[in-house]
Amino acid sequence: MDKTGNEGAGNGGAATGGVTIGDAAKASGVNAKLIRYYESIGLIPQAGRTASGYRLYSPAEVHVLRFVRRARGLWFSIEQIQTLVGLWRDRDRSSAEVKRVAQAHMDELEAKIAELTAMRDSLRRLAEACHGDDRPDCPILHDLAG
Amino acid sequence: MDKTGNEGAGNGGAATGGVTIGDAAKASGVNAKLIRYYESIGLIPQAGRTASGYRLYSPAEVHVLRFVRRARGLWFSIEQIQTLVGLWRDRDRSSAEVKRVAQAHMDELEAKIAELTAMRDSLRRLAEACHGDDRPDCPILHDLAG
DNA sequence: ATCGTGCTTCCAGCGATTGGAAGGTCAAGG
DNA sequence: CCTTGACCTTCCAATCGCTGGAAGCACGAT
Repeated sequence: MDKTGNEGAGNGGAATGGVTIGDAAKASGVNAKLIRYYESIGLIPQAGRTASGYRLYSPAEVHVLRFVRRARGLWFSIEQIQTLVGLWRDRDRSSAEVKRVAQAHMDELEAKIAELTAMRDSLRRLAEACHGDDRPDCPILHDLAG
Repeated sequence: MDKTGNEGAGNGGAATGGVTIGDAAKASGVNAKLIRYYESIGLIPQAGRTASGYRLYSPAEVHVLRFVRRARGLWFSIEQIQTLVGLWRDRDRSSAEVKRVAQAHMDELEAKIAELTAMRDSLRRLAEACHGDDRPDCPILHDLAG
């Protein structure tokens, strides 16, 4: 409870060049369990280990985690993030490729927005027609029943 | 291949008052596998059976399936549909209850639309700033990297 | 009798997490 | 030294709404 914040249960941090998963989680905003999951599916490379098996994360690796978290926040799929991380790592790659991934994702978002909006609109029309009182008849059900 | 369309592999249909699951699927638009799944989770009641164990569906039951399908098409959750089906069956229930479910669902849709729109907008801003050519620097990656 | 289709059950997986159990490890306090 | 408690490890299961496959009956037609 009285942790000072920068070094958890680990082996000392800077000397071996990494923090434990808990600290990496705090620093990146990605849950420790999720970090292990990301490693298991190959989104991030396998972390180094201490002699006793604890995972260790360098500042660069924490940075990648933060990157992943932001991309997830923008609803990129894991697959898309995998591509983006690759592009990010490889600074020599062209920005055209990045833009293409972003554009594809935007198209997906756009489609989903349109779909949801259509749903909301038809539902709104039905709800407006539904008097919403004690009477049992309701156009919402009527419409769903076809 | 030369099926006439109204009676499949079943036992004759109208005599026992029901069609088999395949025909119910065709008539309702709900996949046979999905119908069984819906039964297994209790969304629809257990279907009657022939002597040999085939499920049989009355027109009314097919109607329920169609109802479910439409509601799913509006992205209602299974739980919400369960409520709606109950309300639909029970004609004496007030329309206020239906309207409440619909409103709750619309609120969910609205929230998701807002979220997706925000994502799309920030992504669009980034993409516009990305020159998208051979040069490696790209504000999209820059922003994700934080 | 045999073919082809449809039906049955069960089991497993998708994507992206989240949760828990069972056990090892660490630093600190008594 | 030994306990405490926070942390770490792995593995397995659940979520939600399906979808797929495998193995085995049932049916109608040839």
